[in-house]
Amino acid sequence: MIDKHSFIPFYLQIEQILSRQIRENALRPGDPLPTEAEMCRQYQVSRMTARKAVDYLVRQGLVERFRGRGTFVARPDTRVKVQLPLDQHLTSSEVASSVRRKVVNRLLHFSQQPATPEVAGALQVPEQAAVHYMLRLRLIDGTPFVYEQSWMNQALFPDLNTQALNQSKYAYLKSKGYGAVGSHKQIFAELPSTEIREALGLARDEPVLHASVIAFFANGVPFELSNVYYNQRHYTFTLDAPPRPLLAL
Amino acid sequence: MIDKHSFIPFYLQIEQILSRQIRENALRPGDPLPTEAEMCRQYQVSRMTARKAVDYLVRQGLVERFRGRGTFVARPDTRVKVQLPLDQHLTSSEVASSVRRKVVNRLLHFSQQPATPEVAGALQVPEQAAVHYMLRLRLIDGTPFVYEQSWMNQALFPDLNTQALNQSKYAYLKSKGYGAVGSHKQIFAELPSTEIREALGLARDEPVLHASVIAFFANGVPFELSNVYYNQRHYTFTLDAPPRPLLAL
DNA sequence: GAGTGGTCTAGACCACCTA
DNA sequence: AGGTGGTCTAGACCACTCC
Repeated sequence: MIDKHSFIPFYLQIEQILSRQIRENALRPGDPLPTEAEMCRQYQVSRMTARKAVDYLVRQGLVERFRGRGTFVARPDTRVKVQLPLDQHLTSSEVASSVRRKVVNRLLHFSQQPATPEVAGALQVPEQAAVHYMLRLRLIDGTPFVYEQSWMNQALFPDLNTQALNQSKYAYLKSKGYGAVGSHKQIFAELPSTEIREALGLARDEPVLHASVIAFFANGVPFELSNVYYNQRHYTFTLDAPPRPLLAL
Repeated sequence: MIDKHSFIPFYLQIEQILSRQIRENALRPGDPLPTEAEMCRQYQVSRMTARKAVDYLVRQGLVERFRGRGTFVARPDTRVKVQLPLDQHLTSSEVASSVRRKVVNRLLHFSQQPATPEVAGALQVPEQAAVHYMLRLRLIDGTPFVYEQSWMNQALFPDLNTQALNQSKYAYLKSKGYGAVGSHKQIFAELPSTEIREALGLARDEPVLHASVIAFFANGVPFELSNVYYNQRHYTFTLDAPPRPLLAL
């Protein structure tokens, strides 16, 4: 029961009760939560308040709501997930061969723009220098997998075109004589914008992994800045650190 | 203006209008959004609906609400962030020396439990075998930085105690004669539970990076399973991939 | 048809901030 | 004191599911 005189809002108190019941297995995966009408009676609150109590549990993925059926404790996701190493700069075709699935690149947008200060700094070009700007979606077996926004130094790739980008960007690089690439990434957890969420086919409130990447050639020259958003639904990301001596303390 | 006969809910239509204004810089960082009362008049909706339109923008971190002041387009976070490599298995003291700040470990819970099937599988021990269970919070200069839930094979560490855990776990390992450790991580973006959110001092709706880690000795024997939750507020995580030849296509 | 969740209203009281 | 966001109510109509 909730405390009507507490400083904790009703909806938070109810949320914590439900959350504890799930955590302590009083409510098990697949079990229905009380209906909204039941919660109104049980806790003596209005329906809007009862709904709000469940909202955050839905956002966390702890419970699922179905219109006309009810609200249920989520079952752990048992779908087999593809595992990909996060610490290598893999090209699409390398991903395809490692997961043995068909990878498709879809170019959503391609244009040329003057470099903003941020882009110019990352690509080590003057501000306002011409850069390629593109949005691409990568699909594995038809499932949207990666949404990528990127800027490339136009001076290095004067003849980059839509055909090359709809195929493999790295095949294009190789054809230009560039043999090796490395990258520097920053990794974030993020709630995606509506645009990215829709492109990746995600539910509202589902966080994504966001990598901000600078890719460079073997000589150290950066050629691309990108923001890469990963759909976590069917893929997990792995990192292996080999045994390493513990330092002196 | 919104379309009252559309199948798109009012709150989503308003959210999209605001989102577009921010994206197209009609509303700039620091600018106030219309107040809730203004939005009610402007779009002819109730206040609950107007609030709901802004909720998701708040969750995304696109806008910030301040009671008594108003709602404003969020300014990009310019605080200097500590950058840590995600691809190494760093001990607390290594982190401390690399960021030149004071790192404190706080033990929140310590007990012994029978291994669940999942824990037993990861640690390669029989089900129900005794394992240490602990919750720890790591703080850098007083700021909660990492929340860690972990299980360790009790057979390997019969004398593990609270004192060792409040100090450095790896100092303890070293004192037991274990010289090198590696790890296998899976990385997720996640909305944290209330417990973790409060321990890390996060706002509601702020996603965290979650690493599920198996740590092992040089001989390959796993000794610890942990779920590590990272506060992104003051730290970013980096990954460097050195230049690597592009494969044949 | 009965029950479920999804949306929406038109008020209300409150805590907090700025003035 | 007046304006802001935070919470809450007691209804309402709807789309959908299940029987």
